Amino acid sequence: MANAKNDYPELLLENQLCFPLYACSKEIIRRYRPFLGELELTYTQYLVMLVLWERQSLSSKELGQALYLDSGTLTPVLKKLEEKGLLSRRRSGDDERNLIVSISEAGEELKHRAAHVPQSLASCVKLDADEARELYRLLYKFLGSL
Amino acid sequence: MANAKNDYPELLLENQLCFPLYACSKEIIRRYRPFLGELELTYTQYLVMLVLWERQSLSSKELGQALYLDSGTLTPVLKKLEEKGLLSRRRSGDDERNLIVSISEAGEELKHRAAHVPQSLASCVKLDADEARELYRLLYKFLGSL
DNA sequence: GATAATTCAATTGTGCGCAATTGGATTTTG
DNA sequence: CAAAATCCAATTGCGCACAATTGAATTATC
Repeated sequence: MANAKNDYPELLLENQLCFPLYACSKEIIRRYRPFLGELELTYTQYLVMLVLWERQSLSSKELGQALYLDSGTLTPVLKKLEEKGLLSRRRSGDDERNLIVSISEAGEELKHRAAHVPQSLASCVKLDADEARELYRLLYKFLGSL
Repeated sequence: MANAKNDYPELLLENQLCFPLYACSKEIIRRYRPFLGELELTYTQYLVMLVLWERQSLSSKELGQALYLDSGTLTPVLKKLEEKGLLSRRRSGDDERNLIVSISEAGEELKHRAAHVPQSLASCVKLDADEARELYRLLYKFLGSL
């Protein structure tokens, strides 16, 4: 039998760029879990709140574009956040197809309790500032190129 | 009301390192889908096969360590790959707790059909070789630091 | 060598993530 | 303006991903 290590080197796990992306993404989300647990948010719910803390009100479609999520994922997440009282959902008057998502008072309050999360996470990561910036730049370049 | 853009700049989506990681990971997996669909593999199943093409036989635990996956995820994936005839599952004689996963003939055959996948994917990505290498290095450094 | 602690895969339950479809609203076209 | 095409959220179905638990096998401790 041919040496399995060498017949298709491009198929070695260590030669994939996708795998460390996938693994890093999962591991970083795992690190968020304890901090987000205190806020009773999942990671996806946290991403939605990040957008709402910034924009206050926007359509479901815009939210999906910002987060790379489709309605199949967003619809149940938004319903759950509405049940928690963190946002409201209503149809647009201009165009009944559009769902307008707006942050609530309780949602705004939560922002203060979430303010420490990014710093808490940063302390888990052992990249210096230059490397973090370069990683950030390359990830966005990569994302833009896809 | 305070300017929502400025009261907690660390909570801006664009200031998160986690988000482009999460988005890149999902987008790259999306790009794999059509190619893996031809092989009737999901992305997770593909990762398992990458390891088996390299190692031929290893325990479920070792597989989980290589891919950062636990038994709750791996057990059903391995059963499905066994149903497809791509691998076999048996208990270790040494230690009945361990499940030994071994690639089958059909699994080895599939490797030839998968050989073009990495190149097909690379052509979707508009990073030059130096940048891809640097991204790879930073991701593994990041992963190691977590 | 009995018992306690540990190590496994498997199971259960929850929450995405997404392709595909549905059905209502709106826009485009003839 | 009526029919067709498009656009939207919602739904459905499937496959992870993972925390927590279970139960069997093994190892460590007394």
